Amino acid sequence: MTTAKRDTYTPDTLLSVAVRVFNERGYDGTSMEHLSKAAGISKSSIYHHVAGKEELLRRAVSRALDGLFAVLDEPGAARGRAIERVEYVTRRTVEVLMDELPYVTLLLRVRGNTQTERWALERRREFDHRVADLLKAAAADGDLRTDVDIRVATRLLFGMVNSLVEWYRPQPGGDAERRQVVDTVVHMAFDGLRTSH
Amino acid sequence: MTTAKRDTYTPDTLLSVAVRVFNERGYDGTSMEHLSKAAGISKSSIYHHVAGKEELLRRAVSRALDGLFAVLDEPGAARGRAIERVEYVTRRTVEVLMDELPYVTLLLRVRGNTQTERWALERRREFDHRVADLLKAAAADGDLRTDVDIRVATRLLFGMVNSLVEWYRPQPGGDAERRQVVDTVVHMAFDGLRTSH
DNA sequence: GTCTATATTACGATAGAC
DNA sequence: GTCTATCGTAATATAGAC
Repeated sequence: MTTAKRDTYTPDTLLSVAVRVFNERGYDGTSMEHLSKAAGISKSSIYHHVAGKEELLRRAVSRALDGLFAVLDEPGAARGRAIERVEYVTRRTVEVLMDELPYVTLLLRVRGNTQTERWALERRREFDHRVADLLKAAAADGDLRTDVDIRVATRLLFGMVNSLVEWYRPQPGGDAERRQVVDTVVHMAFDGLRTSH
Repeated sequence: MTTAKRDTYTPDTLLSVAVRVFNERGYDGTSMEHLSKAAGISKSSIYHHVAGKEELLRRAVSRALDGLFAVLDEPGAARGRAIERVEYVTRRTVEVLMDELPYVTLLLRVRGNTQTERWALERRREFDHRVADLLKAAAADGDLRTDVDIRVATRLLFGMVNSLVEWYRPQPGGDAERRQVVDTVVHMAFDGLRTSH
């Protein structure tokens, strides 16, 4: 269709290389020299494709945020009982994390040192807030335990889901493993680790 | 007893300032200039107290690791049924996270760019491995659900616990809140979010 | 589109005075 | 114990040739 060969870089193909290095070394720990070595072109060539290091970060976290917010607009997030919507969003968020793993990983590690980073943090808070509202609705329906603080539980649910970026690595043809990880997250979050009694 | 006044710095008091800045800006995003501004002394004065930036990191992650490993040597981690030992270690780990919050926060964000960081990552893996063994024993006792992968569950348990550093902030005199957070973590991990059925 | 060469600034660390 | 001044290096980014 467009370009099948990959002899030269586009902003997007360069981005995939940069994000990998950012995740290995941290954004601040990555120099343009590191990127140029990883991409196999000179530092100045990188500036032909993108305006600089921060644009690479902006493109990466935008992609991650777009994927996450799209989940909230899916029918499953808007229909049915609140507890079912929470479960749906949890499941789909895990899937987006897996599909866009390096981009979401970078998003979750942003500190707030630059304008781009602060914007990313703000949008993340917005996403978190919308999921927290869903959990509140489920609690109001009486579908969540009453002996846990709902704000704390929301944080822990996010913490558990987001921790995937620290250890999940997609396997070629590992569709079964992938499904199992999604199931385990949802199961553990809503039913716990302990044997049912 | 020793020094009640705090007009001059010791390595430890300087460390507490440095760790705060490291956690705000990230270790790589923090310059000696940032540290000197935050401490209210010049860059060169910092070198009177510590050998350099990396020594501050080493002292900080050492403190965090010492606290975490000490939990594994407590009687509650060695006695009783495996599921009870897992629950005990989970509870105590959360408490150490809270007690040594800035130090553990820094530990959990280490990337591996320097020798010190790689050493910290290795010791973290060692701690994770020892808790994973406890979970395996609990599974062998039949005290964990059989429909979740035990390796995945271990990772998720860690992810949930470690996520505390991203949002928990100790309140002055907030002992009740603190206890509640510990309880919620243990409750959610082992019994889940959903209303008991 | 990629390169070499370089401008400019920021960084970690040291020297030496007080 | 703290300071000012500075060294050497590495950082982001640009200029201009091919």
